[in-house]
Amino acid sequence: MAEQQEPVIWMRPEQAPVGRRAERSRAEITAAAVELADREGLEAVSMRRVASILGTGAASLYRYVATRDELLDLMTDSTASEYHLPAPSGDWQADLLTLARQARQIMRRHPWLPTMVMGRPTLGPHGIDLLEHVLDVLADHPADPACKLEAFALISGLTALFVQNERAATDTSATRRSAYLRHVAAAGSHPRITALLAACTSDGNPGDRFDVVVVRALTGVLG
Amino acid sequence: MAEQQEPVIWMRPEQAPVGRRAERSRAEITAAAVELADREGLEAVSMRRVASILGTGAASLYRYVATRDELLDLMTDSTASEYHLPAPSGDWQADLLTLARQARQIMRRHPWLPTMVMGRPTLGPHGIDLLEHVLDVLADHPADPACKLEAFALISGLTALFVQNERAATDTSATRRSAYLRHVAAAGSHPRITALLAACTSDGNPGDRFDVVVVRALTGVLG
DNA sequence: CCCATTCGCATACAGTGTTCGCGAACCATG
DNA sequence: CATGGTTCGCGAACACTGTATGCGAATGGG
Repeated sequence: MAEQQEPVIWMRPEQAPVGRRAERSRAEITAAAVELADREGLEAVSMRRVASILGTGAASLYRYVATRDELLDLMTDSTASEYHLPAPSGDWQADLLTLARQARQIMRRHPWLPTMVMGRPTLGPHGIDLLEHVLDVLADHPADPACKLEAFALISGLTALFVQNERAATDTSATRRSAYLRHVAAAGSHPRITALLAACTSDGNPGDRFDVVVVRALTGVLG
Repeated sequence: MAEQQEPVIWMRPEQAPVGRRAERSRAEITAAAVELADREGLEAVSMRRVASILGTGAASLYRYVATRDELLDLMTDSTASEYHLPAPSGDWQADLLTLARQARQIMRRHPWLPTMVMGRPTLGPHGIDLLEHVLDVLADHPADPACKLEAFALISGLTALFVQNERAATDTSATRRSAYLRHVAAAGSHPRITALLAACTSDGNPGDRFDVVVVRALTGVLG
């Protein structure tokens, strides 16, 4: 009778207590999907392709996952297990910066992660562990709980922004973008842009602003 | 013979100099797509639906746009025309904060914009005007040109993060999220989260941290 | 007037997420 | 050991999607 499936996948049991046993596990499916996304990008992760990698039929995946988006959630949360979470040192700024640096590394490993983190933020078991760690680091900090949550979201979000930005600069899209910028500069109606393009070609690139921006943004939310 | 279409839509002429005249304009198509996205979300913007709104066939849209993603680019850039760009006041922090506040308002008007800005940053004619204005505000600022570009990207990106966050808090997804959080808290293995949930229900929500975070992040990139 | 060129669009193709239904596998119970 | 109730695997189908192709209609310069 009463169906009422649990709305979040993490609250549903992975295996039913009775009936035929599942031949695969969520972790197995997630790993295949992550590997595929790492290799060919997020839009290559279709139910049929993931299924064929696992050697099963596409419809079988729906025994493990209610929808494709849930599979993506599994992928996102699985990357949160790649963090190394040392005990708090007492300097919360340093500890959170360490976390942000790790996030940057992880997102570089998984090019699809920034899109995921920004467009579909998810808290699974591993994300929960990460949140617990952040709260532990901020245990003695006298800020509203809501602000601490905001800080938690800001670390991954801001890092995702940075990684995406530095990837867009090395992309093939950068060529098109700069081509249009040069076109605009040549038109002459935007003097500041013209000047900026002239200055950019001569200068070397400046240092990495990641650490500074992250720390300052964090001190912004945490007061 | 030599085809070699311009890679960026903004560099292609909207109307061919010879031959039959187009019955619609890019602006007309863009407006229809934006209105549809405002009403039903980004994934409702399919070529067929936009075409049917305009009363044309789906394939006709490809005379105006090379691909769906280009249509999305048109939509994104069109929202950049909603900014009001007053002359620089001399206080660049105040001027950029004004811009960020406008971005926030615009992104609240168009719920699909944050996703777009973060996942597919685009610079069209209106975006160029915005960039020119930012560079004008920062004209006397002694920072690397690359840093100013980074600051420009940060304003929209960070604002998108904020808007998306505040929308996720009012969403139906918030119910599911907090349900899972309560589940974790009840399990007892994450004491910080348990404590945070207990504190959150009693407290009122704190003030809006948007202005502070934006300003501090900007001073982070601009030194 | 003619003709090169562009526009509108019906049709088709490959691919997508998801649902349905059925046979096979499993475990607890009789 | 047999019998149910339950779950699993999955072939087939449905409603979509973005996009390519080809052809008739419109257009304006020579």
